[in-house]
Amino acid sequence: MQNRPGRPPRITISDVSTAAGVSAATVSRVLNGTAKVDSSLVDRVHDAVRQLGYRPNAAAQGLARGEWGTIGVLVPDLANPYFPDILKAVSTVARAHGRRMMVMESDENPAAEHDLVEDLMRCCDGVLLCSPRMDRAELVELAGRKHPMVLFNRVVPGLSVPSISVDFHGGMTQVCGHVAQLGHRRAAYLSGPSASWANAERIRAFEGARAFGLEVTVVECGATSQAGYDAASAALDAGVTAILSYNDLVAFGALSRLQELGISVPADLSVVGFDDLSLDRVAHTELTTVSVSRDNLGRRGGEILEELLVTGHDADPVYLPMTLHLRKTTAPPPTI
Amino acid sequence: MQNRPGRPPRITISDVSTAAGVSAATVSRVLNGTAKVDSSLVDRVHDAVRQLGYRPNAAAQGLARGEWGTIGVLVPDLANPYFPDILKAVSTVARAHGRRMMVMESDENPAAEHDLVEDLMRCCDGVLLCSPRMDRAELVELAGRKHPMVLFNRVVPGLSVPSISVDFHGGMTQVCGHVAQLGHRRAAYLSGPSASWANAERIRAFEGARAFGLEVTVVECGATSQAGYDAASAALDAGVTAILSYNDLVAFGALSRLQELGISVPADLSVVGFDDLSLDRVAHTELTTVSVSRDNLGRRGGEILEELLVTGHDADPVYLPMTLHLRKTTAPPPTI
DNA sequence: CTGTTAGCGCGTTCAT
DNA sequence: ATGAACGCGCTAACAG
Repeated sequence: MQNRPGRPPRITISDVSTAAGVSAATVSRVLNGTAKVDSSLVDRVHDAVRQLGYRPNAAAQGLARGEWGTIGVLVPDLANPYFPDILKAVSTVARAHGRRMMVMESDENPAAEHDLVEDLMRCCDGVLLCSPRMDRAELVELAGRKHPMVLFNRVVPGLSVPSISVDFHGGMTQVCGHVAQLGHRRAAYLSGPSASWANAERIRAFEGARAFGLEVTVVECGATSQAGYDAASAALDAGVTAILSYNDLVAFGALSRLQELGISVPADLSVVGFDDLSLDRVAHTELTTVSVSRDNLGRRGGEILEELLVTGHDADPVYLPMTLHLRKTTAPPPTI
Repeated sequence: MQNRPGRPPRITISDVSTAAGVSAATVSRVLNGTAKVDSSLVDRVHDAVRQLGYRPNAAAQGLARGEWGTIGVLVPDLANPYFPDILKAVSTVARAHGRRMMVMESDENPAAEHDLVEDLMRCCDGVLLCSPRMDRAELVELAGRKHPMVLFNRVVPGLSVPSISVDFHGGMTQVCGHVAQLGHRRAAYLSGPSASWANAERIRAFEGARAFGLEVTVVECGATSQAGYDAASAALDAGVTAILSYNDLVAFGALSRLQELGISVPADLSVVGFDDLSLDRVAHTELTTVSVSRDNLGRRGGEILEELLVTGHDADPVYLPMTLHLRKTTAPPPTI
């Protein structure tokens, strides 16, 4: 942008126009294909562009066009293994539509989210809010700004904002059904981040699980394998025959602890994961879990946002069903 | 930006100025603290801002200031577990300096990198190139644009661009030393992405390893646990007593295969990882590996870029030493 | 088909 | 201390 000492002078569109002996408008037209231009001029422009190494200034373009060519993504934690696949998919979709991707993280601090989203709105055409932890009121307030926005893995009843979410409730219900069918009556749930809607949805499934004759005790845990490791014995204390987990990481952590305790899985105890983080090769343990393709999830999220940006039309809320993967960490409870 | 149908009218600085009964210049001064303003006017401005819900347009600010307030990061693969920690650290540093973070990925396609970097330069104050796969010539060409740029995990001899890299060569040398000292004479290396400088540096260490009396055979593999699993038997065919890996994922994948083959580690065979991806809790296997804090690495990378942006001064190249973690997958070779 | 003109929204002189 | 005027770099509407 403006010339700063020690940096090469910015080459602008007018530099190109004078070098090519045409008007700036013509340069713009050639570069954007906005209108037909005499081929001789086209060549001269291209030559000038090449020789000067001209690149249009994105801020100026944005200002003039009223579009930044950028989407913003907010995630609670960049280090959470759930999001890389999502970001990758969103990035791919964005790029396919000529858009860049700005990324921000709240570091699991709900209070930080509002300002971050506000900032994203100042510099992005649309915003994708992944698993936002902020409360409903804040979300409603942000939605009220009418800035293109898509909710990802967070459903807010009564808020008409395009959204895409995994059916966590249904997924956990499948898990409960599976475990109950095996004959388990009491299970523990290693709970994830307290502000997480996704976690709340999983927990909500336990009400319905009573109908299967399964009683689930919620144990505070977290989202990492270390948390799962640490919380495993507390879960055991609840006197259960099965452990359900917030995610696969937690489950593997718990498995690690159980092994140390000499408890054999699934003979003595059943363990179920969540999300299918594809760590089986690493853990060489085939974990029973439930999942949905994160690639597909991220891609569709990006597409919904893109559609919103282009047509201005809110796509219908998407609710993706999870698939149960029966593997080798669940079995009937030990017969006493 | 410009009003588009179906969206609320953009509130600009002049809306605020008329509402507050002051000039736009005053609003700007109040918001940026650029100059002293009468406190009564300050209040009126703040009130107007709040009531109108005014947010400065980032593109306009960028254009006027000659700064975007944004840094760009390019990574080869967003799904590679090495980068989340890096991105998180870089994002934190950027935010601490009031900058946003734009992220792009080349999807391990070296040919795509050049255009992506060019695009980043059009909209970012500075660029961080993580493990770029492009060839030296392209890198030199990009550096020639004098756009603030930092190289991360890629050293280009003769190119004076600020850089921060892990001493992969030294790390692998430590690995070789450790293995040789245990008495191993022949090892296999499960090789990573061919275009990766980081991989090349690891391989380069094998020349020096001959001095320890260790002969290392390079086996094509990849960067995932699946690749490690698949390549494990090929490594075995080389008739070795130890397997060295491109990263921990590969090592765990290989371990998984070895277990299937009934080969016990470290009694029959030693296995060494790389990077310490902290998967031990998941794999409940204490992998001998070598590493450097990715958090620190990312943070310093961000700081080097920040310093470059602020002072314009190239920081000296940083070369971070790796630390060897002796755990439980290495032991002397079996006595015949 | 092409050049001229007028903004896009903001920061920053320069006068006052 | 404050306002008016100009420019950042580019696109779009308007003439010709």
